[in-house]
Amino acid sequence: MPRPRFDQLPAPKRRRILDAAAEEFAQHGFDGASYNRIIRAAGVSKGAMYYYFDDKQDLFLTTVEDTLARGQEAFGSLDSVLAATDARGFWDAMQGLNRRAWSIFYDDPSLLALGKALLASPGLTESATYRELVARLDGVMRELVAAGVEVGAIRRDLDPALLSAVLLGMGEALDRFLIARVDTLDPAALAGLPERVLDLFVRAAAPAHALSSLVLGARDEPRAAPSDVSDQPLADAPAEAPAEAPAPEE
Amino acid sequence: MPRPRFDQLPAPKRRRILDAAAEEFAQHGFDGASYNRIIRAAGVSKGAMYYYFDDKQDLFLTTVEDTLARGQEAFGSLDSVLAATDARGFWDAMQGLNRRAWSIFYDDPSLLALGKALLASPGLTESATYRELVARLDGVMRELVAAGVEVGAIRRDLDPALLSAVLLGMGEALDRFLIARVDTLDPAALAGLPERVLDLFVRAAAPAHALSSLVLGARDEPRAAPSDVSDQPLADAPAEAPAEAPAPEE
DNA sequence: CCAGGTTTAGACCATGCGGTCGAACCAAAC
DNA sequence: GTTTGGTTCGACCGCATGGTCTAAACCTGG
Repeated sequence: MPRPRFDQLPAPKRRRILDAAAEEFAQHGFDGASYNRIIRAAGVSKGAMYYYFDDKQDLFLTTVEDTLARGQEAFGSLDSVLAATDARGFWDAMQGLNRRAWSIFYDDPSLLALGKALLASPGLTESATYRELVARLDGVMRELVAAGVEVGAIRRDLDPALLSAVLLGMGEALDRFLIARVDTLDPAALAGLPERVLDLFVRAAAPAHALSSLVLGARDEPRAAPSDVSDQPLADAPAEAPAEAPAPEE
Repeated sequence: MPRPRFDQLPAPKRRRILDAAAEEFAQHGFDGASYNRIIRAAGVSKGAMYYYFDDKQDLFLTTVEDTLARGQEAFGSLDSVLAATDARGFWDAMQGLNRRAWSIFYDDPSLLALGKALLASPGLTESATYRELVARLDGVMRELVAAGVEVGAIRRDLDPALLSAVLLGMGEALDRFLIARVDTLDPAALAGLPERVLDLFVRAAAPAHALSSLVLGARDEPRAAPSDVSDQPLADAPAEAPAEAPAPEE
């Protein structure tokens, strides 16, 4: 933890330091980040920094903690999801969370990058602060899953930890994908995206018997008409290849 | 690319160098890896190394290329999947691929780690070798997706690139999860795992109308009996918490 | 106005990095 | 026997790193 002196610093200076650190750590990860660069960017002397923080790790964890706290504040509570009484309501509420989360990450991508840096630094796992942070995130996830299970929105046939891991992985992949192409994607496609993204989560997480009632465009009749309204490709990809595979003959 | 002299080295020495490099790069990523450590581990002098390779990046790309080639050889062809004529057959064949891939990664985790190191090194994206490697992997993925779409095993309503990204993300998360717990998991649960894992891929990738016929245990009737045979938790997770949430009242 | 603790500054340290370079080695050619 | 040229070696270079330390600047109570 930071020396108590740091907390007594004038707020703007504290912010300058934490912001510089957040950017550096988010960009390069813990190992790759340069303490010297942070010091330069923050406009503080080395002596002062080592007067505030024990070492690089101390600064890093303080930065993560601060960023997380700010993100959490922006995020608000999970009540809407926890209050759901049926599967549909649960996923609708999750959609809301999803939107909120997305806009937060969009506003401040360093939050996500910092989280990744935290998880990717094996040397830090011993630190108490680290454990506490991870436990907090894990607790949130468990709470959500438990609530979903209770209302039949989430399958019980998978280890919740595995399910969490998979959902996080999907989310990360989606984030990467979208961040990489947010400027090149058709705005219209972008608008319909949250529904489709959530649909992916539902597909992975819902109980098998509830899939047909929760998944977009799923019918009880196994073979629907080949051209469905919702079967429009998302982006420009189909412009290349669709001619050669007109319709499955089966 | 490596100086041609490297290829003329006696095979065992070449192997020693590439193995040392693969381990170091897999463990620390490109930036984190130490050329000096590799040199020490390989038992070669620095001068010799710089006689074989232009620089660190040259060694890295050569290592990746070599490892990938060896992995590809072990992996074999995609014919079984490309030859499928219906959705079920496609996914059955994918199951086979999945098993093969898993056993390869299990035997030699450095392959996966090297791939990650490659993707995580933004500075290398300009290199021609890098582009070629990525293009090769991307081509394989496109081929598979195209085949799946043709037989109705893969949805068309999502940009294939996005779908690939999500599936890769899921796979990565699963790998991480399993690698982390492979020793603590119940062997019985482990045995049934490939089916469940593939089921996750099917859920994400199949067309909506085919879900009920492809997903494990999906019924057309939305509300099945609460205790289904396949509704057994996968691992030890329930041993901790089940007492406080005995049964959903629904 | 000064004493004495608190805070700041930045030169300095050891270490490790990727990369260079001139010398040594050695087998084949003359 | 000497020269040549491909190969190997490791000391060395400049640089950046995380971290230390001393001396000056600053502030505040007496």
